[in-house]
Amino acid sequence: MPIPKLAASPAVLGRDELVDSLARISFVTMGVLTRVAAEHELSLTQLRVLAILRDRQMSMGDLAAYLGLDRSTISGLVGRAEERGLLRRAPNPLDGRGTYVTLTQDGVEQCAHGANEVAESLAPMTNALTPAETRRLTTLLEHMLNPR
Amino acid sequence: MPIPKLAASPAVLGRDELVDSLARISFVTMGVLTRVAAEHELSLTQLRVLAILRDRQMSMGDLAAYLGLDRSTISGLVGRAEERGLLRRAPNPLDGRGTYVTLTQDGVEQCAHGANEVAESLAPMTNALTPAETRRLTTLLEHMLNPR
DNA sequence: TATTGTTATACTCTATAACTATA
DNA sequence: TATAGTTATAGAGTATAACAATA
Repeated sequence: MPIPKLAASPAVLGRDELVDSLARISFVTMGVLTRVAAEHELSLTQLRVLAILRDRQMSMGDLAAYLGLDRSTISGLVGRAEERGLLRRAPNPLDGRGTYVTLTQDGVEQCAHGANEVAESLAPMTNALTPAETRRLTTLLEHMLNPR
Repeated sequence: MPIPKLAASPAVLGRDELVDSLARISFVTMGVLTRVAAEHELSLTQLRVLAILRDRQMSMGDLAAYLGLDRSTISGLVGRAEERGLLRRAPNPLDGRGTYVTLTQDGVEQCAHGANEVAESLAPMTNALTPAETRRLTTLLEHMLNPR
């Protein structure tokens, strides 16, 4: 499945070409994430919710801020996931208004399976690199993700 | 806005860490694309449709295959974009069943503006790299996108 | 008064199924 | 019969507005 270019054809490899490559690789990656999620009957956003909760507990409001979504949207997402037994809500004992969301055991397992499937689905792409290239690419991506 | 990890903490930079970095950079990039699209009152999918049509003409069915969506979904997307004057439908003179979709002048301009805004929004990230790093990263990403 | 969360409402995206028109 | 596209329908994601409960 070819990915559309956002920029013109590359004469030199400058910032525009990087943005173009980033956009294309992102569509591929998000496509894989969306497909894996769908195979677990999850939306991409629900997958993100589960991934976020994998190593922490969060309030509804924190989840909303984290994902850049309205709290009312989180209510729906969490409600549907809770009905399916992937996570549960618990009251915040320190604040009667607050609610904490945590993964259930089933949710934890689905996360683990999903992560494996994502890695396998991306393997045709990631295997195109040598171990040295893999390290270099990861370092460069992390450099962008954590600019200083 | 921090991005959730899908993999465990990195001891070495192997394939799992690359997948994790890819997922996180993709969420950032897609977030930017979604926000820029929203500022033009477009969905991410509509932005993709416009980007695809930027340098080619396509039938409804081709668009569906390209985006991995059902043709009925494309009918709705194209219909709404057509109402807004961003693209137009024209019959295929060689096949009475076929329909070609092309950008209008307005659609072309929105695409150009959008591409600039995306590049600007990603600048805080892409500017973290030196020109040499930018070239290396782009080359590595393209290597993955076009495996041999 | 301000904050946390939910509910009601409306719109878009999406797929499935049924349909029309053309090949 | 098969293919291109549309329409009707239904479910999920999303935001806005109004609301209840708590601080």
